[in-house]
Amino acid sequence: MVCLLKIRGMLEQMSVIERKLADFILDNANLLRDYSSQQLADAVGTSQSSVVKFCQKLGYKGYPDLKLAVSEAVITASTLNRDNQEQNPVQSGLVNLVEQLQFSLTSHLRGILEINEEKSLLDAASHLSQADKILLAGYGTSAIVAHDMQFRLLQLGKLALQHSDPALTLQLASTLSSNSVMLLVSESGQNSDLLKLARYAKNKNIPLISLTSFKANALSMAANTALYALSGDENVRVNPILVQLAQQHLCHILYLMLCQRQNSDHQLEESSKLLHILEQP
Amino acid sequence: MVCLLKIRGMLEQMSVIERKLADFILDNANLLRDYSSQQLADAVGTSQSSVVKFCQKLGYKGYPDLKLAVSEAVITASTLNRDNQEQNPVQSGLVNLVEQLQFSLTSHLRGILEINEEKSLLDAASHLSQADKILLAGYGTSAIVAHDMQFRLLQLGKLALQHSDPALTLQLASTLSSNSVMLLVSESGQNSDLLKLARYAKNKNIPLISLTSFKANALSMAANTALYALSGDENVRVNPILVQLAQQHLCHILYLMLCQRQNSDHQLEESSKLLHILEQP
DNA sequence: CCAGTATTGAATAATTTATTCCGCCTTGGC
DNA sequence: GCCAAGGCGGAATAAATTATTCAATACTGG
Repeated sequence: MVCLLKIRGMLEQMSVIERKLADFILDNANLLRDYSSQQLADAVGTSQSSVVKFCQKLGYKGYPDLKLAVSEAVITASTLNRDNQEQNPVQSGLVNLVEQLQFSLTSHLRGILEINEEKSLLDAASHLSQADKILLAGYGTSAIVAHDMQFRLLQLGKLALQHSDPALTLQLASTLSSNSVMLLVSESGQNSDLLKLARYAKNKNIPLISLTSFKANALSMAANTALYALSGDENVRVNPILVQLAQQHLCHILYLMLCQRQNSDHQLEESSKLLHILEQP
Repeated sequence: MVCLLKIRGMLEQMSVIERKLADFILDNANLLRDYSSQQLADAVGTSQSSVVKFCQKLGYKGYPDLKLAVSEAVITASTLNRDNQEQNPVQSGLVNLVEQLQFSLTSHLRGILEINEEKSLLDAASHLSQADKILLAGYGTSAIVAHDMQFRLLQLGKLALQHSDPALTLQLASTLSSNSVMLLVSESGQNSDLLKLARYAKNKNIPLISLTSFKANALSMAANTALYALSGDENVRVNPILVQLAQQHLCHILYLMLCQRQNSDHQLEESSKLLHILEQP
């Protein structure tokens, strides 16, 4: 950063060739990465030795030294810009797609702590950690989330139930007691099967945690602890993905909170040993 | 940023000397600036040529290339840290946990485009888009990824098969032709059930796409198109989560690429209408 | 106009990086 | 257990990049 300013500052007191070099470097700072001193000389129309002398005159040890300084400047500048400017309009299709997706995702994830009170997360974690059984449910995209969370909970040694069949899930629910917990995941918060489960939970006094999009919905109203993931990307294809990932991310946060509570490194080691065995041919 | 993650992710499969080099670089990333390949070799106690070979093995053109990448990593990291630390000096455990997780995740996701050549992604997308059937498989954490991707592909109207039972999956595989595609997901790339599937695919000439961690592994060797997700967070509890999310993210990118190809907004609308129906009580 | 100085580039030296080649070790097959 | 194949590491060497020297030229102030 300082480097480019320094060059700019000395522009006036430079000779013709030096100035050409300086201009070229300022204009193509981001490309300098790929130039050797000779190439730079050719590009500007001067000799390689002049390039080196130019560098030394500016106070650098030699050409690589200047090059590195310029690269650093470019990178800090672009890092800062990336955060500040939010978006870069023109890029190759694929890169663009990926950047866009990552940007949206990052904002969605950042939002998690804003729309969920810390207390809700702590509540949810303590419910889960005290539960003798945990019933997970979610259909459609949310099934992935429920499934994922089931896996994590099982890893922690928690008894976690989940099934993709709503009828069977109700059967499973009938085995719960008030020491158990239900964790219901739904984008809309209106899925009828989940609402049935919620009613059942209320009747049997089973603590209910909901994980839905951040908007008023029946499921979160019925829940003892309501957790939310941001929704609302305008793109119909992207939005479901973001919501799902945000939900998963929230689950992962809960999982890590549980890890901190029960110091379960032992179990994890065990389970990774198991995985190792599975990978033997 | 990604550069150091990449190195960390490959630590396991390195030889003694390579590992010494990697450790030294990771420990002294900020000092590498001032090392020539020879000096680095001396510092680690190896030969200059080994240093160069190490760089090339990691995918860099040569030593200066690696050096620059490391410098970039150091600078972006320090710039980001500066920003983060300015914003949040001391925090509660929870906020800290979340920030940490998001930061790691972001780096992992950013890395996707760096460790996967654009060509691989395009290849994978065109394989998937041309396939008459797609068999997905993954066990353990990767099952979630496979399951997720199945859901997306079905939404696009692609015939996507997946089952959690390895034996049944083999049965499913027997229904594939050379117009089909297999997409196998595995963190390690060594799962024996998946390798069986891979062998089968090879015999029947079925195109094979692998999605594994970024390190040499049997599965990606066997694949026609090898896709990678970064691995290598030091925390044993966090790493599996990051790998899984990176894998899912990569799948989502593929999904969006497919969306762009077949302009399938129509189908998506249909399917969201369906979802709406499901949510009527 | 001239002496003195600064600037430039060709040639060359020095340094750094990349490649080649060879010996060593491991691995897998017989 | 032995041999071939292949990967790994290092010494030597080749190639490249960078730095210096030196001579020619241009410019400046007197």
